[in-house]
Amino acid sequence: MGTHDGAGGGNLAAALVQAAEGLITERGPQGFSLREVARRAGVSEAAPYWHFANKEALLAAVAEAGFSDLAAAMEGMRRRIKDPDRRLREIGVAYVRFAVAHPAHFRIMFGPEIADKAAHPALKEAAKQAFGLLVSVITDARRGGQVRGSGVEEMTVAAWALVHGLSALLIDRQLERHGHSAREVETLARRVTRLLQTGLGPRPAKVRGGG
Amino acid sequence: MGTHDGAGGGNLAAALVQAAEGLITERGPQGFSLREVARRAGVSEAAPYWHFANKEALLAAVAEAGFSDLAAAMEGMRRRIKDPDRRLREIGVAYVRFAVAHPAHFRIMFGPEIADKAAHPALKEAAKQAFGLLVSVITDARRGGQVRGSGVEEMTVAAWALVHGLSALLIDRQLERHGHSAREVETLARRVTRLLQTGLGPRPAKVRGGG
DNA sequence: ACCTGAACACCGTTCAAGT
DNA sequence: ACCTGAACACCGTTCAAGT
Repeated sequence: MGTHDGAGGGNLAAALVQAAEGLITERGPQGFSLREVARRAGVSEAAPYWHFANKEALLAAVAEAGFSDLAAAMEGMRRRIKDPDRRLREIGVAYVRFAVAHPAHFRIMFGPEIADKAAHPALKEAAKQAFGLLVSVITDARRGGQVRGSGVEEMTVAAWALVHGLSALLIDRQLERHGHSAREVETLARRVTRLLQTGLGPRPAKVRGGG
Repeated sequence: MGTHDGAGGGNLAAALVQAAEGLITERGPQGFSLREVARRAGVSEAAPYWHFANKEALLAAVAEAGFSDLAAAMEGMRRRIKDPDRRLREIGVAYVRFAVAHPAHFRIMFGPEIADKAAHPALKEAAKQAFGLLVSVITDARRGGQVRGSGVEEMTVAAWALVHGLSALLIDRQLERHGHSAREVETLARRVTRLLQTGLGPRPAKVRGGG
C-alpha cells in the first residue's frame, strides 16, 4: 500500500526477493532478517521499505513464487499422466517432493510468518488454484464412481491433508526412520497416497453405504 | 546443560514456563520474546538464563508439556473406546481437536522454532510415544486382517500424516470453507479419517494384491 | 545458589534529508 | 521516484557484581 510492491519497473524489488530466497534457504525462517537481505542486495537497511510495506510483504512475495512453482509441478503431472488413479498419486508425490526439496519455501507458504494472509490476496488465490486442481483430478478419478453429496470436497481435503501432513512431518524431521533422499521420499509418498486410495481396512463390504 | 533446566527445587522455572505458555498463546510464535516472559514473571531479563540455557530451551519445555497433553488425550480415547475402527478414528479426532484448541503449542511442538530437536531428547521421546500408541492401535484394528511386510508402519505414517496435515491446514487457515468451531472440526476430522479407512476409490477388487 | 544492572551486537521500522 | 543516515524501541545473550 502506497509502495510499488514488486511488479513495477525497478529491479531492486526482484533483487530483494532473490536475496530473500537465498537467505531463507540458508538460514530458515528463523535466521531471516530484512536487514541482512538489504545487505546482500547492497543497499541501505531502509531501501527495502520503498518496494515492500514491511518484512511480511517481502516474505509474501517469496511465498507467492513458491506457490507458483508448486502449481507448475502439479500441473505438469496432470498433463503427463493419463490414468486417473496414478495421476492422483503422482500429483501427491509431486507435492511432497516440492516440500522436501524446498522446505524453507514450504514453511513460508503455509506457516505463521505471514500472519495475516488475507492481506496478501495473491497468496490465497494461488492456494485456491492448487486446491481446485486437486478437486478436478479427484473428480476425474471418481468419474462413474458413486460419490454422494459433498463427497469430492471431503476427498480433496483428505488427499491434501495427507500429502501436506507427510510433507510437514518429513520437513520437521519427525519421520527419521524413513530416509530423506529423493528416491526414498518419493517411494514413501507413493505408498502412503496409495493407502488413501485403497483404504486401511480390509472391509470391502460397508464401503458403499457409510454415512 | 550446566543449568537446572526445570525439575529442580526452584519455582521460577515453572513460573517462566507458565508465562511462556500464556505469551505464546496470546501472540503466537512470532511475538514471543524471552524478555517479555521475564517481565511477566517479574524478574530481570537475565534471570531466565539461570534456569534455561536459552530461549529455545524454554520453548522446548513448553513443547514437552504440549506433547504430554496430546498423549493424554489420545490415551484417554484408547481407554474409552473398544471398537478398533472407531477407536482409531476418535484418536485421530482427538489429535486434530488438540491442535485446533492449542495452535500455539502445536506449532512449537512441530515447527522450526526449536531448531535442533536432537538437543532436547525429551521431545523426541514424547513424539516417539505418541507414534507408538498409533502403531499399537492400528495393529489392533488390523488384527486378523492381512497385513504384509511393513504394512502397519506405513499405515501408521499415513494415519499420522492425515491428521497432522488436517491440523496444520486448519491452523494455518487454509480450509476457510470449513468452519473452525469445535463441532465442525470434529465432524470434518471424523469424516476424513473414515475416508482413510474405507479408501477413496470404489475398487473393492485390487485391494488385496496391491504392490 | 540465584538474581540484578549494564553492556554488546543485533533487529524492524520511521523519517528527515539528499539526488 | 528512489535511496541514505540516523534514530527509536525493541531483541537474545553475556558477564561482572551483588546477596
